[in-house]
Amino acid sequence: MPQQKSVNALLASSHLFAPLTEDQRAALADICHIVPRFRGEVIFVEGEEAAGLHIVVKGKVKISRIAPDGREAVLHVFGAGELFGEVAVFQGSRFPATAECVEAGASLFLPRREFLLNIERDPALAFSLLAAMSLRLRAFAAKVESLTLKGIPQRLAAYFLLALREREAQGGEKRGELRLDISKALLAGVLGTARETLSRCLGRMAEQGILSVDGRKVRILDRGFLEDLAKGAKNL
Amino acid sequence: MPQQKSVNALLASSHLFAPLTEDQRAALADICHIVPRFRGEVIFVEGEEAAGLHIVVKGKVKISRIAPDGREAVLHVFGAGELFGEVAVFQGSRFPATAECVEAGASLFLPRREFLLNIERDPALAFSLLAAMSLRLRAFAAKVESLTLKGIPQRLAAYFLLALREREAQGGEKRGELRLDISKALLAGVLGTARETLSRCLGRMAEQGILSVDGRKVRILDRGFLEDLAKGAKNL
DNA sequence: CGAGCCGTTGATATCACTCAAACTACGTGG
DNA sequence: CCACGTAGTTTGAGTGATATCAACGGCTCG
Repeated sequence: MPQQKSVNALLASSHLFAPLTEDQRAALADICHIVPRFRGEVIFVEGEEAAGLHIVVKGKVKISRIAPDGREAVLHVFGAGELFGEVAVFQGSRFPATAECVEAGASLFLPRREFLLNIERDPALAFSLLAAMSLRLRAFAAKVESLTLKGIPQRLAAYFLLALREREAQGGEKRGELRLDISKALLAGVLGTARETLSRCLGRMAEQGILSVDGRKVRILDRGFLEDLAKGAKNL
Repeated sequence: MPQQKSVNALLASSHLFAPLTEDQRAALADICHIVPRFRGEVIFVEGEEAAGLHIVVKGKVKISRIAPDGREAVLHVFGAGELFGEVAVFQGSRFPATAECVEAGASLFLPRREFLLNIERDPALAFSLLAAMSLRLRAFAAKVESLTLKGIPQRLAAYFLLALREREAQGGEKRGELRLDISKALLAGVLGTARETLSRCLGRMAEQGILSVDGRKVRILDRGFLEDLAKGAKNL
């Protein structure tokens, strides 16, 4: 299998499997396939029987729940290195949500049975998964909190601040400059609101000199204000 | 240790540890303490360093996040057999939320280090935990969905239907009759709304003959209507 | 008996959703 | 080169659900 070597490298680059030994990763690489994904592709739908779990290699995947009337609640947007569809592997066997590719790329697929065998053999893998799911639970807790007691401007401010901190940690972009990695429509979904509301909110922020927007480029002009907003100390 | 035998029995009654062997449970029982809890007691607060995890033995525990202005978002309410505070054991070491006893009882405490050793030794325990956390993630997904795209009456209807199904599964109460196991104030918190709104919503439902309320006793008169409501097919 | 928690009801204001429409940028194919 | 469709975005206007403030009565527990 000529591609297995690169799969092994992909696994190593995901912090999920970084703590494993070379041999352990090789064992995983043996059981997984790489699948190209195009934009708009539905990877699985809520209620479907789960054959295994997935890891994003490149591109972005949206996880959401869709109501009978068509409106959707975005649960996550995952990028390279993140796993999804794992819940059904450990509990219930059916996916609790729908996964759709929103930016073309590729993903790895790990079949359920073989993956479970690997966990059984290897406590380090189990710990990695427990940590990954704990992180997911933290993210959900934050999301429920913000949906329950924060308004849209506050959620948006929190989103920008988080994005800024991430960029700074990776020494990325210029100071105060920020490139959105998802469309505004999707961002609205992530914040749990409608496109129109997000648009208006950005408009008001620009009006007040907190930031300026040009397409996907956002320049933060008054970070302190954003921080006060996120805390609830100020309002628009 | 005279109480260890009963601790072992408690562990066995929690479905988390039911799949373990007697010996495996005995190993856990050796490392854990039982702690009485009184109503209103704060078990841990958000941001606190986590020394281990907890399991409800009796009573109820509310897990919530509290904003600087004092308003709170209820994440869960746990009853006997459920574990909490586990996230910090596997990731980050600090609690992501606050735990408060809302109904007097008792809980088990398992110290972090010893618990991790048990997982390492024992794949079945790891699987139990992965399943438990998967279940938690499912619950969160449902919560985010309902907060994002459902109104209060719909959330309330969904809550009643879920409670009814649980009671029926355990062959409990009379047909259509339901005893709330938490106060209405707390229920409002669980639904992500204010006490007043819940009160009004119940009032309207009673007005329309969907149900009748007497203290904590709720009699469901028109289950079909509730189901339509939860689906979004009808409205109040 | 007083304090605190719980529950209800009323009045008010506002935030955000919905519907509707137009505008940009982009590529395609005629 | 231009008409066309599509995706993304913005703006406007109206509306409704829900939070908030305020006041009250009942209950339990110390």
